[in-house]
Amino acid sequence: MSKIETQLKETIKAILKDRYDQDVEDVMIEIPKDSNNGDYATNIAMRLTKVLKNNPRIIAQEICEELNKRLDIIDRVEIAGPGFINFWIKKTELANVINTVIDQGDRYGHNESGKGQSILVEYVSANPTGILHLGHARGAAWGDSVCRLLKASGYDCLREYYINDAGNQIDMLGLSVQARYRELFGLDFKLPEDGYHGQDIINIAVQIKEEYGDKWLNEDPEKTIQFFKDEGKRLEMKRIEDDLKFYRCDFDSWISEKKLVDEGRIDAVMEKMIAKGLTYSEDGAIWFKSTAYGDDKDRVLKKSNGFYTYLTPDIANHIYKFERGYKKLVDIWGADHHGYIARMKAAIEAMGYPKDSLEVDIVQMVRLVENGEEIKMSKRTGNAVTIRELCEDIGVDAARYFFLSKALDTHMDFDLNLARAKTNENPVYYAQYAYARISIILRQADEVSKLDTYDLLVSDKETELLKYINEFPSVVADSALTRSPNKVCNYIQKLAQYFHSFYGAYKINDPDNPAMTKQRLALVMATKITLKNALDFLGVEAPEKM
RNA sequence: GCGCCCGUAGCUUAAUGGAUAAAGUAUUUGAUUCCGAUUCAAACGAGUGCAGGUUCGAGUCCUGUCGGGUGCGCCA
Repeated sequence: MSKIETQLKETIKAILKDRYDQDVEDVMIEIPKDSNNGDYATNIAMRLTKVLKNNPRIIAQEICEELNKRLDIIDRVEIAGPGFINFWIKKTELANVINTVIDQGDRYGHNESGKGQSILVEYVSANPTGILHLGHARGAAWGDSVCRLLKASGYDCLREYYINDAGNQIDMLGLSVQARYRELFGLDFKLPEDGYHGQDIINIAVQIKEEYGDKWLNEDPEKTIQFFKDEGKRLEMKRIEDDLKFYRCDFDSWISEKKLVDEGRIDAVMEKMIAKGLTYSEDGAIWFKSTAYGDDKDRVLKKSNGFYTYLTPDIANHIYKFERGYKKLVDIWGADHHGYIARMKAAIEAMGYPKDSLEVDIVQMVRLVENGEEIKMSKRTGNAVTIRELCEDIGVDAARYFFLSKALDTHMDFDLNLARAKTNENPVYYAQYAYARISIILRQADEVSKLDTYDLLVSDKETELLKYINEFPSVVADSALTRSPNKVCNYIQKLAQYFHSFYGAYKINDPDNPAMTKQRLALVMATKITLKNALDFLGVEAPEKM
């Protein structure tokens, strides 16, 4: 929250307490869409009509009188419409944000709104049996950006990747790699029916051949299969990590299913569920009574063949998060997993944790569109389009920005032509261009520094820009709270627009007016810092030159 | 059949239950020849799929309905 907003909020809270003995949790301060309605506004008088049993305009009037007495940053206050209170801030107060921004530098925008709250965010978590493709790209960028925002807002946030490296699919992986390995030597090979057929499996086989030659060929396939499983897993994970790094996604923690197995956590959870009477046996399998906790069917935990289903280790995975002290869990899952939410929440509740401590954000479908037509498969490989292919085509910046600019739950058409475009139609370039332009201006200036006063920055264009820069910490806090990086994209577009508008209206480096030049340059510097930080929350670069 | 997501200017999207539903893009017009552009200003353009309801106030909440998408394994 900006300093000005904080002051407004705190003062109003104090007034409500003193005058009406009301404790109001959150006084809403907004920047009106129409600047005729003030620099800031609040609807608090309307919200209090019921409690105070009075006309909102009268309440507003009383609050205004007090405000005038108590707050000297206010230029004037007006009551408008049904009872809005509109504030105009003294221009000099507004401009003080410039020095705040310059002082805080790359920490401007950071805030304490999440202080003391711990939150574990699990995202991507793709199986180590294939390449990261388009479906993962949206969730990866989103999860990464959400965590950047959470951390900047003071949350204790852990970014976690859950690796499904045990179970049936790893057996299939081992068999697939082994088959491809034999193929390289011209031997008989048989890909399992449910095996993996991707290029990545062939690449792994080639790597094994290069490193070990025919070492794993002659022995009994039954004996060597464990090697192919382990090596397959290792190389698949390495490639996934490389792809994620290339895509600028970092994780703090990688949790392995196999490790959960080895530490006995899965058996332990199973036993606990049985002990709590949450299960029953039927047809030789063990079922979880999830319908008792809001699911629409009961679910199998242990199959009649003695193996666990996918669900059981994943319950253990979630319980382990709680056991490490995280009170709030966020999962970012693909749309195809939405049916899975009810059973996981059921498990969490059944195990004695609050149901709402898990929130699942669903990544809706993405369609790639080029020249108005949907692209289903990569032209080059004939398979699903991978993250790497996409980024090599349009760049990491554009890929991330596009995914982040739309709310997660909207079905998204990803327009490749637009993402490639080096024109202002492309929002990424519009934003980056603004940054490059600012950089040029500052390079050409003699000296840019903080000033004691900004009394000349009083035009509409300057006020607009100042107000908006001032707003940044609130935007970051709100984006973190609602886990909505798309709000940061909106902010960036608008900030760039305000800057361009200001730039268009005035000559900034003006030798005939050195006093004005100095003040404006400081404003440009503050804009630069804010824009850079905003782009950074998205993992998008801010180029000095383009 | 059951569940989930989405329906807002031609298009892509905004809008903590608040003020005349906001931007970009496209289209039209004008400015700038400049601190390098890919910049700026303006016009035109929707009453939020449809029908009810709650509220001082609904794109937002509730009910129903239509359309599009997606999911409903002892797969993971």
